[in-house]
Amino acid sequence: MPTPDDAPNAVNPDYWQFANAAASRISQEFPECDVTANRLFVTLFRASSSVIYDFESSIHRPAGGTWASYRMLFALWVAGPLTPHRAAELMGMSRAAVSNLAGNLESKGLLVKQASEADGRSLILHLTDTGQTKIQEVFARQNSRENDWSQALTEQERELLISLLDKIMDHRTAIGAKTRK
Amino acid sequence: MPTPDDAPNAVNPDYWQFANAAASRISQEFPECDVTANRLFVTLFRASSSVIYDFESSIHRPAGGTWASYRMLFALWVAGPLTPHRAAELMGMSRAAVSNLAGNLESKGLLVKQASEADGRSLILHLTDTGQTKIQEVFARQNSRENDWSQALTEQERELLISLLDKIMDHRTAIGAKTRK
DNA sequence: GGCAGGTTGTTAGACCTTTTATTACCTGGT
DNA sequence: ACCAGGTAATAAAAGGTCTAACAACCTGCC
Repeated sequence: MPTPDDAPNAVNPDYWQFANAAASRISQEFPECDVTANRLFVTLFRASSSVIYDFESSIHRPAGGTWASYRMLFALWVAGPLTPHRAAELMGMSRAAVSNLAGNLESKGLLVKQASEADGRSLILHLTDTGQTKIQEVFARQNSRENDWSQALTEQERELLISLLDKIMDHRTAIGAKTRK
Repeated sequence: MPTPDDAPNAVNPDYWQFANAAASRISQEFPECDVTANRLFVTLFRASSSVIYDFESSIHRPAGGTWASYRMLFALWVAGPLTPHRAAELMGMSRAAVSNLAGNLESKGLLVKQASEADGRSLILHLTDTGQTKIQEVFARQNSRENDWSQALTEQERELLISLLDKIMDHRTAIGAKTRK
């Protein structure tokens, strides 16, 4: 017969225990600190990394890819051929990361690098037919899993969550947030 | 005189352009797909990685650390001495990642590994005095930056966002989401 | 034309994370 | 007492990310 202290039915005992301990500890040590803000970004990070971990381990690794490789193929699929520079902007990563990623995907035959005619420094990344087929297959499974996760919320809550996250993104310039070059 | 097409004052032109292109492309290719769900998780990932990038590049790297090392020191600060196993649970990462991280932090003199008396296999991670001082300094700056970001939202919106993200976290078990062991 | 300064993709070095395998240790049934 | 099976931390290999430095290339100004 479990006592209340055992909390046997708590949904995320580790997470809650940690979040509560954190709030209590920091407000005791720093009475002036912003507990809600801390809780907000701890929660944002936790939610994001939990969801991505599920996507990667249940879909992309079994399919022979990674989360990063999925993002790259998805970007090329929805935006068409891109320079590495533009791909980096769209995906929010460094040019070096794109270079590394493109090398791996090229060696798997999922994309090709084509020299730009207009600019001798530049390349254009294209999906191969294999890459095109691959991203369509993988996206179908990814989107199905996104749907599973989104059942946590009502349609209205989903729109609300998107708009709150967009509000945070839009605030970047106001606070001079560092962004990848 | 800029035309509307130039969209010179758009807040996140790359982000919006990409999100819109994605929605249009996938719904055209997969009429049955869940565009809102896709938008939701693309947005979640973008927001999380943008915020973390700002934290890491504006606070933790200049202080000689990383986002991961901050999280580890923070966990030990708020929860007290922990076994690597427990630290991994609280931070939501693998035991191997904790082992690696603890090694780096130990070599910087920020924590020590103490052999457990109860179990010959186990360790207990402790902050050193240096580590204690360090996390308090760094947390003050981190929390100040969290406050800057949170100004994007009203107090009510912050609570709402936390509760929506918690709802997603709570949904993990219902869909059998993969979690780190 | 020529050259200074900026841009493009790449590489090197440092760190992080995961999965898989390994070693040391504990625990419970015989 | 013993041994099979499980658990704790670690190591190895593969991949990803960043910054900084690089060579190749472009551009604009003289």
